[in-house]
Amino acid sequence: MISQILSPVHTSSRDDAVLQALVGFVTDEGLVPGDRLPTERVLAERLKVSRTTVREALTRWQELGLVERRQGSGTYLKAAVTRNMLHMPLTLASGNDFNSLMHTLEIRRGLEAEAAALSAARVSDADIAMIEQKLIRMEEAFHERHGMSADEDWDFHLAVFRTSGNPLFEQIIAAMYEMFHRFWEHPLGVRDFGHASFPYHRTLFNAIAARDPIAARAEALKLIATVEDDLKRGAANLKKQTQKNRVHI
Amino acid sequence: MISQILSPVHTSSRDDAVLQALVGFVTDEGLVPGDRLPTERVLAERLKVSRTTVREALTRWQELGLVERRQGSGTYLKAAVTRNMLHMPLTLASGNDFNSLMHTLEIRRGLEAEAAALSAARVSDADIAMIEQKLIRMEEAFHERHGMSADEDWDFHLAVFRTSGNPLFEQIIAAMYEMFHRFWEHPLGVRDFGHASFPYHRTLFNAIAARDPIAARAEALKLIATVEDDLKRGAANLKKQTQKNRVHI
DNA sequence: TTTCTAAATTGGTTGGACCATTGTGCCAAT
DNA sequence: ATTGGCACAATGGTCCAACCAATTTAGAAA
Repeated sequence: MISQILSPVHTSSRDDAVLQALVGFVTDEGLVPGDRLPTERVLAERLKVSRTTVREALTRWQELGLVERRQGSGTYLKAAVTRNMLHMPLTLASGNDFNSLMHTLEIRRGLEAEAAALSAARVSDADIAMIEQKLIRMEEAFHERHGMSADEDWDFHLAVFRTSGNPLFEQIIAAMYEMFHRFWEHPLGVRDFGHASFPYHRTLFNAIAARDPIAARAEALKLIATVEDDLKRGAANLKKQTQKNRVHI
Repeated sequence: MISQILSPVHTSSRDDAVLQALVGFVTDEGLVPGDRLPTERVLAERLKVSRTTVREALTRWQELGLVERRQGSGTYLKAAVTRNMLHMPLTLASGNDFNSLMHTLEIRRGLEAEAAALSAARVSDADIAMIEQKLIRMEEAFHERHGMSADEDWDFHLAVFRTSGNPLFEQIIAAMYEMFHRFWEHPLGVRDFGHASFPYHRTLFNAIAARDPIAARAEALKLIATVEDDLKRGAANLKKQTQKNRVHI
């Protein structure tokens, strides 16, 4: 079961070395998410370090969501593990207040504009057809439901990111998007949130289809600006309500 | 020194409870980034848990970048800690090839431009003085060593990000920066990497000090452009060397 | 006052023990 | 033969008591 791959660690920062050895083990053994890792006690023995050190290393992986521990059962791989992984822990103060949501939008403004410009510079004809298909589905959903549909909207944006040729955009913006939407059924009480952004989806597509990076960046910025306006409107509403209810405090 | 705020934990998942108690301690005590936390041994005694459990909890905070441990010295707060923090650790697969480094620069281009613009719109007079101090130290290091000094350079950029009013910039760009520097002693064999970016640090500062967001964005873009040029130059060098050495393969 | 050195402090690691939860397989009852 | 329950083994979680290694501090020496 345990091959000879696990060799004693030697260098500094024991638990770093343990993680490095674990990466080697996981990749060489071809483990995939869901598979079980060796026991803590086994790892400790194989790596010639104490169980405490192994536990510290696994705790770090657990915090990064790479691994899940179940008492009495074992430790299970939760995500793909490769060498040269880059860890980027994002911490936001209290995800649902106005400032935090605004912060995610500021990140999106910088990244979506850049992604749109890169996409316009790099799309293939097939990419353009694919993006237009997503756009049409979004527009259909909009007219059926008389409002923005989060899923179709996200599919469209995702298509743009993926044609940017840089996978980092998708992963980072996806995290921002999730933070933003985790708390938005009706974020800050604003109904038909994102309604104003609708027309800019087509203008953005047109700029990309025309392979015009400058125009694409401009349209992406306009789109984000409408979302920011919605958010500010929501914050104003919230403030008004708070003032109205102040007597209860 | 240690007030009565730390009370014994009781409920399930000990280290979760420890972290919760620590949040209370940090907020009640008004600790800010840079401040030192109580000793592990003290925390263990106050919280009525073993030092092992305290260490496991601190390890998790460390992995999230909230805390930094220095052997022989202590554990220091590295970021603002509040109740209701939202953590979203991202792990990205990355390589040390030309494309991966270029990808990090594309992210930095979008974010550094945005951060510079926001900083120019929001800096206080004290912030400006602080940034200028970092700039001067960087320039001194440059002239002493006849080349860019990574640490002082990073300090300057960090100061800009922190005055943007959005902590996410620092968190994301720090990850990009780490990935970029993980492989760059002399990245791709290019000596005096970043040399060309030197003058744009002062022009960027001037734009921020003038509170001119548009100019700040432009200068930040110029700065990144020089780094991209260096990287492309390095890739060309590498290709040439590979061709020259092809006979050995 | 400055500089060097020894001791105290603090995080890092170890080994061993025990607890709590889960999984497994045997055995008995049906 | 099937099912249900139970005892036991395996595994992660916690604790303790040391000792190691890096750092800081305080005091001695110059």
